[in-house]
Amino acid sequence: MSHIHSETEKKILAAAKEVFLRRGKDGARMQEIARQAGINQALLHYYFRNKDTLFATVARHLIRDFLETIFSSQPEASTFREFLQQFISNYIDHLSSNIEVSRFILWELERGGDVMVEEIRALQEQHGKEVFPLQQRIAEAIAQQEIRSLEPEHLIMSIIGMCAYPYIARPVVERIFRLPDVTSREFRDRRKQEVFQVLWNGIRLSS
Amino acid sequence: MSHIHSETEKKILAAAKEVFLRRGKDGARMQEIARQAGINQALLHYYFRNKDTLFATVARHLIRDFLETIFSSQPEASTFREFLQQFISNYIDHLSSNIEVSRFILWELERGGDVMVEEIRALQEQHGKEVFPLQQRIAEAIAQQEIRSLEPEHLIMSIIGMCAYPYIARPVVERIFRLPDVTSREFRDRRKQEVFQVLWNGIRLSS
DNA sequence: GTCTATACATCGATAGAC
DNA sequence: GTCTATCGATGTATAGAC
Repeated sequence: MSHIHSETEKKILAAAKEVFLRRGKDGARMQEIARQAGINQALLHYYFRNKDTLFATVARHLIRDFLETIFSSQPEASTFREFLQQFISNYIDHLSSNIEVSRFILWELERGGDVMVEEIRALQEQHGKEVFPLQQRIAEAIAQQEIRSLEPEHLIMSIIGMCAYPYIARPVVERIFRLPDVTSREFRDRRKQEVFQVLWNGIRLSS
Repeated sequence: MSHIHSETEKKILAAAKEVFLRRGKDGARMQEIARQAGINQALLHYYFRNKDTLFATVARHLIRDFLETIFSSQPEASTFREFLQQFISNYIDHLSSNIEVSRFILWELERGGDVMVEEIRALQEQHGKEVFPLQQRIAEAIAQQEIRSLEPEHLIMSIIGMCAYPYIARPVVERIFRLPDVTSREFRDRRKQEVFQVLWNGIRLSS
């Protein structure tokens, strides 16, 4: 847990991050990481005993950054309606401009999601709760009768699923549906609108 | 495109399917496939020139079966409301009892989704349309004013995203949200209900 | 700390006998 | 068609000099 990082160590971590993001754990080559860092393979093993420890370090950082960006700092909105709209917008924009990170997280989930789970737990403790801010906000909205009663976890799954799907199934979306590039402004705006409209009408009190 | 399959060829294909589903293309070992088929590695290469062709054959079959089950044979329902409910139920049940196939499709999408796209196109031609049955059904529902006007593609993304998310992010769902096993009857029923409720209220005419 | 050289393991693919 | 034996490529990790 030492935070003393030499220059070389930093260069290695930056290079490893790039390569692991592009190729995944198995696809990444220690040789490529070394070259990208401007050093040789032996030095890589001098700083990080082996590929596993290097990967673990990088994965931890990547996932922590992602979680903090999305789930920790929340939009300051007065109503839940506004909050939801902003959350969707932020989330889609973040996925769109960090496609490699989304893919990386998918890989991590397929691997069992251990790092993901640990980092979420750390985030929860950091906030002193059993839940993280988004969960909290939904519970409050229900209590204050801004939305109908539901399990916050299911709503979270719905939000994330709807937002993330186009970036997971990008080839199908762009080539079968003939929709514009999923990272384009045009697509994002259209998607944000549709997700919000469905969700908001789907959860608000029908009164 | 020959359909003459010897016994050995069938054994190989069955073994390859199992191993590729469990390990993915890169994770699979030709040796393991051979052992599982009760033959040796050389014979594998006698029937299928190399790993690529063997994988391509297996992937094509797997994805075709999946697509046909989900998107080809559609529930016979009179109203769109009922149709939607049944589609969600079928889709979640199918994902749930074929988790390995879901994971395999994710791998395929990460690889670029070429096989997926080709098989969807084949399915479309087979139905003589530019669209497949689900798309068609949504368009009709809009025309008949059963639901509000929207782009069918976006609704499809929403349905699939909401249904598939728990099976993609299974580790997070089960270990963070403390929800029951996503394949359990209990979870599936709850999820089906929530997805349908959000979607139906989200798309029906507010009249 | 940093390098070159190399050991060691894994795996896909092929040669050649039967 | 089916086998045993082995090649050759690739990739992680380490030995040892500086």
